[in-house]
Amino acid sequence: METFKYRELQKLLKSQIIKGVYKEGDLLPSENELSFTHDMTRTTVRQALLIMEKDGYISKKKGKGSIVNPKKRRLGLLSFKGFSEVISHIDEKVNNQVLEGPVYQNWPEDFFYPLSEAESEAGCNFLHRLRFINQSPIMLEYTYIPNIDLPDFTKTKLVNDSLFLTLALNFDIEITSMDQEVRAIKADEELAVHLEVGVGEPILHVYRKYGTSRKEINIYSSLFFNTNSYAIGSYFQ
Amino acid sequence: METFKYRELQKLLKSQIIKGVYKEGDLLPSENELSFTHDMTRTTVRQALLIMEKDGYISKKKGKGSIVNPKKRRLGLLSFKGFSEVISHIDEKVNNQVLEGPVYQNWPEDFFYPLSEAESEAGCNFLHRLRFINQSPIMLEYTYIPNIDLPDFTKTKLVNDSLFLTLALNFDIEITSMDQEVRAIKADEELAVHLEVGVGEPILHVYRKYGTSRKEINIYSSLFFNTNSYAIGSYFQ
DNA sequence: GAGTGGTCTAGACCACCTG
DNA sequence: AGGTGGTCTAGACCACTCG
Repeated sequence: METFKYRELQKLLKSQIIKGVYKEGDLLPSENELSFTHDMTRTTVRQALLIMEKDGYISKKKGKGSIVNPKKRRLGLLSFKGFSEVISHIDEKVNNQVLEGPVYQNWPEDFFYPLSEAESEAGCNFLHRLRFINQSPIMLEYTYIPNIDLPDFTKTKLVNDSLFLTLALNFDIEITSMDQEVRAIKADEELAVHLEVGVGEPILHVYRKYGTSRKEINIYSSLFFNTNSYAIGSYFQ
Repeated sequence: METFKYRELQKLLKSQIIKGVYKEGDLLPSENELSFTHDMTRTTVRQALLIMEKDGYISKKKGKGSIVNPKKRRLGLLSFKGFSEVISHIDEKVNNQVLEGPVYQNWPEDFFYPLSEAESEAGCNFLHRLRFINQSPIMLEYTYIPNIDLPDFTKTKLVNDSLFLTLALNFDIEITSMDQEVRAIKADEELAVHLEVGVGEPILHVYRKYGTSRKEINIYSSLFFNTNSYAIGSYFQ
C-alpha cells in the first residue's frame, strides 16, 4: 500500500490524539520539532498537519501552534466520516442494533445509484442497522458493499461496531470521498416503528456513495434520521 | 488585503474557468508551465491548484494533468457556497424574490446562534428571500449580517442577485468557513404558502453560520428547502 | 520517451503570539 | 526576543499517462 512519510506521520498523530497522548486544547509539537524528531522536512510535516486539520483533529494558529480540537458535541453526520467514528466524539451513549446481515445477496432492483458492471456482477454484502443515542433510535441505515475481493466478509465481526474501521483494519480499504443527496420525507410505517415517530412525521433521508482507496469498490448507504432530538451538523473550511 | 502569489493565481484560474477560457474537460496548463509563465515555483502553483481542487473546479490526475470539472447537475447546497454561485452551474432557470429587506434592524430575540458582544451591539442587516428553480419555489431564506463597518449596505444593489458576490466585490469580504445544522421539520402555514406545499409536509431546515475574512463578522442564515423536486447534494474528499 | 502530477529535500523571510 | 506557523524558492526523484 501507500507508504509516504507524510501519511505515516499523519496516522501516528491521529492515533496519538485518539489514544489521549495529546488531549483537547493541547499543542502538538511544533513543525520544526516534528521535522527534526521524524527526520523529514517541514514541508512534509506540514503535509501531514494539513490532513489532520482537514479531518478536524487540529486547528493551526499562526504564532501559536497546532491545537488539538475539542470533541464534537453534536452529530457531524453530513460530513465525511461514519456514524461510529463521529459519534465516538460525543458524550452520549451509543448503541447499535443489527436488524439484518451482514449477508451476501443480489443488488436491489432500481438501486439508488448507478452501478458499474463489475459491481453489478459481484453482488453485494448487505447490512441493515439501527443506531441509538441514549437509548433513542436516531438513524436507520441500509448499507451495500459490492462483493469484490472481500473474502469471508459476511463472517467478519465488526471492529468496535464500526464498518469503516473494520474495512480499514481487515481489508485495507480506506474511505477517500463521499457524495450524498439529502431530502426531507414523511415517515412510512416501517420508519415510524424503527425511529419511534408517528407515521407522516418528517424524517431526514440521505443517499450516500463512498469512494474508497480501492477504486473498483464504492460503498452505498441509504440513511434515515430522526432529527427531533439531535440535529445533523457539519463544518467546512 | 491578503496578496499572496498562490491566491492571485488561484483567483485568475477560477475566473478563467468561469469565463470559459477553460471549459469542462479541458486541461489547465501543466504545473511546470504555470510556474514558468507566472514566475513562481511549482510548490506555489500546487498551492493554488489545491484550492481549485478543494473548491471543486478541477480534478488532478497523475500523469495526465488538471482537468476542469463538469458543471454540477444538482444543488450542492450543503457544501460551501451560496445559492446563486452553486445554482449558476445548473441548467435550470433560477429566480429570486426579495420578500423583505435589505433592512437594518435589531437582532431577533432568542437568535439561533449565540452572538458576540460586538455583533449584538451592531444590530443586523436583514434579508428575506425566496428562491425559485424553473418557477418552483425551492428555498426560503432568512439572512442576518451584523452591521459592522458596512456603510450603506442596505442601499447596495446585489451583484448578480448574489449576496456573497456583493460582499466580495463591494466590501472585500470573503466566506472562509461554514457551520450548519440540518433537520427535517413540518411545514407551518407560512412555509406552506411560500414553498407551495401542504401544511405538515416535510421540509428540510438548515441553520447556517458563515465565517468571513473579517474575523469580527459572521453571516447567519436560516434556510427552508422544498426537496420534493430537487435533492440537496454535497461532495467531499 | 517525453510530459505529467505526487512526494520530498534544504533552505529562506515574514507576521504573529507569548513570556 | 525567541518560537510559531504561513509563504516561497530551487531544486530532485518517482509513478503514471499517452503517443
